[in-house]
Amino acid sequence: MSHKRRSSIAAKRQARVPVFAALGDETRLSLVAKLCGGQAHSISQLTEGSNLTRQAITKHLRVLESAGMVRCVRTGRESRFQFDPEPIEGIKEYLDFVSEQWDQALSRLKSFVEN
Amino acid sequence: MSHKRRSSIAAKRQARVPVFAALGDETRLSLVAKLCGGQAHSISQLTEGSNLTRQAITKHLRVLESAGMVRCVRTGRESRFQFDPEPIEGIKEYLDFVSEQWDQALSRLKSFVEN
DNA sequence: CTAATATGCAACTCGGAGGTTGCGTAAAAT
DNA sequence: ATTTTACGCAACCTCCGAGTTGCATATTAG
Repeated sequence: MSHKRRSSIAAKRQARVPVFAALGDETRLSLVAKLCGGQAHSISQLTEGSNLTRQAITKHLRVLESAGMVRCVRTGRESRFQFDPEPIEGIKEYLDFVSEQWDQALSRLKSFVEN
Repeated sequence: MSHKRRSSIAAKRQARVPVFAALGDETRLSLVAKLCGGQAHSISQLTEGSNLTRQAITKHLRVLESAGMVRCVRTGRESRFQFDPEPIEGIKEYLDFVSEQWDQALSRLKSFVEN
């Protein structure tokens, strides 16, 4: 049982890796910052202001899409990307787990010193 | 003022990038999982169980150290690494900002639909 | 003192990430 | 109908990240 829970946590951890990796890039992080405002944007709109090529932005968007953080809907001649909050909620959950582990460790240390 | 706040957010975002990048790797994520338990570990201890070389683990630890997520204290012939929660708190703050933006967008959409 | 342990440093390989350019195509504008 | 706009696809380049190996050094054990 304990073993089963351990591997489940490991599996969850593995699932978080692409999300963290997707956020580990300045360009993609700013794309997320724009898209989380709620409005969907086309590739051209997202390229505007960035000193990168449209193709570069497209690749970054595909990375975000693979991580599930963004969805693409093609309408007419333009494909608009919209934010999806689920993966970020997932990694927040994981980070809370890490923080909790750390806090419990501090508590154990404190009670050890006091006794 | 609004411009000042914008650039401040951009600066904060840039500071978070190395932390996200550090977490965007399965090996490093499992190292964090071990170290956040509170106990400091030597490089050999952290290598044990991993099918990687000690040097590989060392490099990963240096990446985590550069991101400020871990600190190295050399004692005798071994260098022990201990967890530092500050950067993770930082990115949690950033992710909360993103979620808040998204929630506000949903609220605006909802009130728009209702009226 | 000698052997074993724990680590650091440097060179090297290899694959993939980030980025560009060129070209082809569908859709919208004029 | 023609031009412009918004894309997608593919080839290519460059550089860095991940990992290994080999060797040198300091510390601890016997």
